[in-house]
Amino acid sequence: MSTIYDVAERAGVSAATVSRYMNGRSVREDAAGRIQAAVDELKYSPSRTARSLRTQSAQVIALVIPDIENPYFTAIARGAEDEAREAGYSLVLCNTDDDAGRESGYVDVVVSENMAGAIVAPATDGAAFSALAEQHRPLVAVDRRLGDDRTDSVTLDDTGFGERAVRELVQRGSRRIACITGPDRAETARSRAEGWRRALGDAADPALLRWADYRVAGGRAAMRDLLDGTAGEPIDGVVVANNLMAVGALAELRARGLTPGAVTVAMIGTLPYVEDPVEGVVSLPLPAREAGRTAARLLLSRIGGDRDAPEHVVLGMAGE
Amino acid sequence: MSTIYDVAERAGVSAATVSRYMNGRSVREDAAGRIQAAVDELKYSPSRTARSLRTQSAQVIALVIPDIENPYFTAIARGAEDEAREAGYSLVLCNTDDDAGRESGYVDVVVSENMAGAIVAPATDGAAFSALAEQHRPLVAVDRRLGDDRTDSVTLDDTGFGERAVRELVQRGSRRIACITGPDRAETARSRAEGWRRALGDAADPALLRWADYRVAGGRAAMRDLLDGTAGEPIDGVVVANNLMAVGALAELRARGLTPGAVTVAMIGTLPYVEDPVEGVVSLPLPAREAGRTAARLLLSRIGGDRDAPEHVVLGMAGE
DNA sequence: GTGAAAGCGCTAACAA
DNA sequence: TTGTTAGCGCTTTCAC
Repeated sequence: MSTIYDVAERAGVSAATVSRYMNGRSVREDAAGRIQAAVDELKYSPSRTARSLRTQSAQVIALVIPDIENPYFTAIARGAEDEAREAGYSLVLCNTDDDAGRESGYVDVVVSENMAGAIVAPATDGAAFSALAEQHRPLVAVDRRLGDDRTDSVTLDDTGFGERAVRELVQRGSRRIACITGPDRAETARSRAEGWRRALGDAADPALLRWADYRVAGGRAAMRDLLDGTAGEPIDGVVVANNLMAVGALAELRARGLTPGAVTVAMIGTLPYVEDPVEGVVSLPLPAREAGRTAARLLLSRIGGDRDAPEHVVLGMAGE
Repeated sequence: MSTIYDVAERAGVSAATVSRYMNGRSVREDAAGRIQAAVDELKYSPSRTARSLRTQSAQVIALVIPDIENPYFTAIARGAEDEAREAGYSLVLCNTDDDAGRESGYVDVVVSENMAGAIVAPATDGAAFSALAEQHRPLVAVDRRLGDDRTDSVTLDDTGFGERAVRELVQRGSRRIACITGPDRAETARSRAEGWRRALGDAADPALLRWADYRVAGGRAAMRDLLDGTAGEPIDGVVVANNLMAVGALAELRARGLTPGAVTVAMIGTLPYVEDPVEGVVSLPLPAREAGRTAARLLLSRIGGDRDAPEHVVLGMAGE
């Protein structure tokens, strides 16, 4: 690998001038030409490592998410990577499995790699990330907000999605509508359930609400429980708060041989890789890739020095 | 942030001794105690950036894949991340969309970030990666081999999976068995089709082979074509070479209202998030996470200085 | 607009 | 085993 000194020597200027040229500051025209020629001949590519050591900031951002195998987070990753790459940044993948210990492990890495910032979907309270705030390292929360309101966030209109799901069911003739949501420690789960409650008003029967775990098996168990009549009068519609639980809930319905639509399912999110409409299922697609993109854009603007007040972006349904 | 000098001063030793201690080399016991105390008090965490500049190698590896939104690659990513993290390495996500330009862009980043190595699923010929080999930077191919046989690789027994798929169909009574495989520029697609051909022997009718694109829409179009009788006598079984095309193929079967099993589908891979068996569908799960783990392990051993002959690991069905 | 020189935080060679 | 010293490749004052 050639260094900045090799280029400088070849172009007959000092390393400082090459550095200025590479960073887009003005340089005499003839010198610029010679430098560019030297860069081409030597295939010079500046050492990002040396630059980070000097500037105390790498062109790298961390993406800290609970589970890369969940297509919702994958879509966020995709959006964030697109935006980062376009800005010349790399994205480091940090999978936490909702484990607080892993979260703080990654925080250490962010600091010691001099990463420019992080996009995080905090596991529960996200306490680990306060360390980043202390270091004045830009941080954007995605999907869930941090307790701290001074951290920028990009979330979805969870309550709105919950309400919308109920309206779709009502429109399709459902009368007794249940709700399967995520763990109550997750803000998104609480808000989606709140949307269900709000849209139904007095008709919202607390006996029809199930707190599950955002996973396939949990969704299935909750559906089983609802169908087993522990909820009084049989249900004919259910709001399911995420994609994985919907897969589980539908599996349970199928396993019981219920005709599609006997219990209509309104799910927040989409069935992975199912592109055609499925009978008896209403999907409310989430703008996950857009959320990833937005979070990255916001983070990059903070990295660029934007000192405006904290922003809390809330994304609603696509196309609205 | 505190530096190695802060720790050294506090512990009453030189920076070199702290460095040695941090890297697990032997240090006098009393000094070790004082250093550890200083580390704790100052919350010292060594600068990975400075270390990489000095050693010319960062504890970072790149994962270059075509599409993070494909659950097959996601599972590879998951396996690789697990292994990397356990070894103290971070994983940078590089999404290429099968674009050679992006591939070489990432190669530049790998070099200029001083990354320790890369795991790549090359788009087509993977020519971009020869630059890494020249730099003596460890490289492991996953899913598909590089043209160059001197690059370590972790692939699947694609031919075996193709043969196995046919055997499963025959066992279930299929007689006229078609095959929908990926693009012919992909080695995996060719090998899986070869497995189909080999298992059927003389019964393999070339008119029943479709080269598609490994995507949902392509799988659906191929299935439509096969059903529309362009293939002579009607088929009653089909080998589908990956998960996404199987989703498309099944959608087409459903759309036509064919009873499940009229055409039995043997797919290589699994339907995303479908855990129960689906009537008329046989799945051959791929050890994708295992492939990611193995690739990372192999890469890390090369990074660690292993100079043995190139390894070409081929993974078969899980549990065999 | 340009060059000399210092320094980011670490590790490795060397001498003690 | 330990400390001294030099240097990884870059950016950034500060003089000119």
